[in-house]
Amino acid sequence: MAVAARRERERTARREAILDAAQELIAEQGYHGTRMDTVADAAELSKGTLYLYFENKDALCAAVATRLIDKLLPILERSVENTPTGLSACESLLRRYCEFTEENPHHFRFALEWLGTGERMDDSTEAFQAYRGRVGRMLLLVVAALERGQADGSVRADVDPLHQAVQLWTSFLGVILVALNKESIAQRIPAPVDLEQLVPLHLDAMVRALSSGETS
Amino acid sequence: MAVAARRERERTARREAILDAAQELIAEQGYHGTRMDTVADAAELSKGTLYLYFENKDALCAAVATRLIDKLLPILERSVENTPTGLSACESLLRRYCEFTEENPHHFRFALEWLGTGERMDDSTEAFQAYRGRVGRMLLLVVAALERGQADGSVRADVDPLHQAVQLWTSFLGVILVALNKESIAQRIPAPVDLEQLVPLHLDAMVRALSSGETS
DNA sequence: GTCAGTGACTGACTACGGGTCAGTTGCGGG
DNA sequence: CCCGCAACTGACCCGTAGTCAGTCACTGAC
Repeated sequence: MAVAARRERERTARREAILDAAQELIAEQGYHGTRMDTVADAAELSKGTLYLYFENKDALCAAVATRLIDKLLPILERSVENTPTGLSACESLLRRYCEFTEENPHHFRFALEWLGTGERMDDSTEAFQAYRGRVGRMLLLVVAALERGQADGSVRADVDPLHQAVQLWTSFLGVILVALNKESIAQRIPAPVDLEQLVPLHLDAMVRALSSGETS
Repeated sequence: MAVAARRERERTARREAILDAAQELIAEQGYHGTRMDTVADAAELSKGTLYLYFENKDALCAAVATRLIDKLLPILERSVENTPTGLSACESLLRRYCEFTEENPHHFRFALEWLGTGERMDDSTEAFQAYRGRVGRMLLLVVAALERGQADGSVRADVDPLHQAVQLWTSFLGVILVALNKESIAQRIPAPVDLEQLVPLHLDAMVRALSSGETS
């Protein structure tokens, strides 16, 4: 049946169209600012139809996030090529990740919300399984960089690569969060702070903490 | 007018009673799980009355958070006394803060939500002004510890205390967030991770990054 | 003693947004 | 030509934050 194949194609095309509409709206108005009615309008569908393609709003957003990470992963993979040491590879990964979050702040906020409030987000859906897998792959890139660093002597030998990778990753979460809201947060601090420096400062601190001290 | 004075006392007492009810419910069910109707029930008032004492739900929660921080601040201040060096004072502050968030996880989640999503939380209320002030005071404790560390030689001389304090503080946000959700997050990582280690690991990394290298 | 004024309080109501489902449409195969 | 099926629709439901016209109890002036 050629019909079934065409139907299948049309179905995935429609799914992509919904994701396009949702992605644009989320980029403009954020996760919470985005209404399912608005997504439906933008995709020229009725709200009910959205729920034929995605279990709920969270699943739709997870699918958007997954698509975005799929663009990021090859960038990260490429960024570790041609790095002189494992430590610099690690630094490069984290720097690229920060750049990505600056370009896609709402995606990052979504990820954070998922982490922070597992209770109230329904992450049992298939869309979230896919998302988790991507996050795991990003983490493993950092683990690999740390292992390489230990092999070439640029990273302290006494750290456990996996646990240190988790520490690295999570420590960036808060830093990025604040950097994304620098305008409003700067006003809330009782002293003049240049939050533009925050990410580089943290990156520097982490490199110091990981470095074996040897100049390769 | 003695009447006015009594009215004033009764008003603040009622306000405290509402805060007591809200605090308990938030501790049990979290910020989002807590309903204004439920708070009203627990305080033996009608919902409308809550809005005579607090502008909105966010303001009520900010007031709860402020009361909690007011308990934390003296603990932090005491914790730096009798520390041998500025660096260890700094470490002590951060450790106490982590302990506090473990005892009051929902308070921390609320703070994070406020930071992360300034847009959708109404933080123009008086309750938030007070909250901001407290957060600022906590930050200044870290700044002071870093300055002390530079004076006694335990902290690198080339860091700017204020900016480094912000970096320290924010780097802990993500780490604590993940540590608070360790059970559910551990399952999402494609490798066996002991998230119990996360906070100590991060603390260790930060101390390494700040240390002047001198053993005092 | 009475009664108008005042502040505290009430709860039915609105607004809004996520999610549902009975019904419609239109294509394809028999 | 018509049946079946999949895609789609939009009116509807429900939970929850926030509102407001009305009630009640106390106070202090006369």
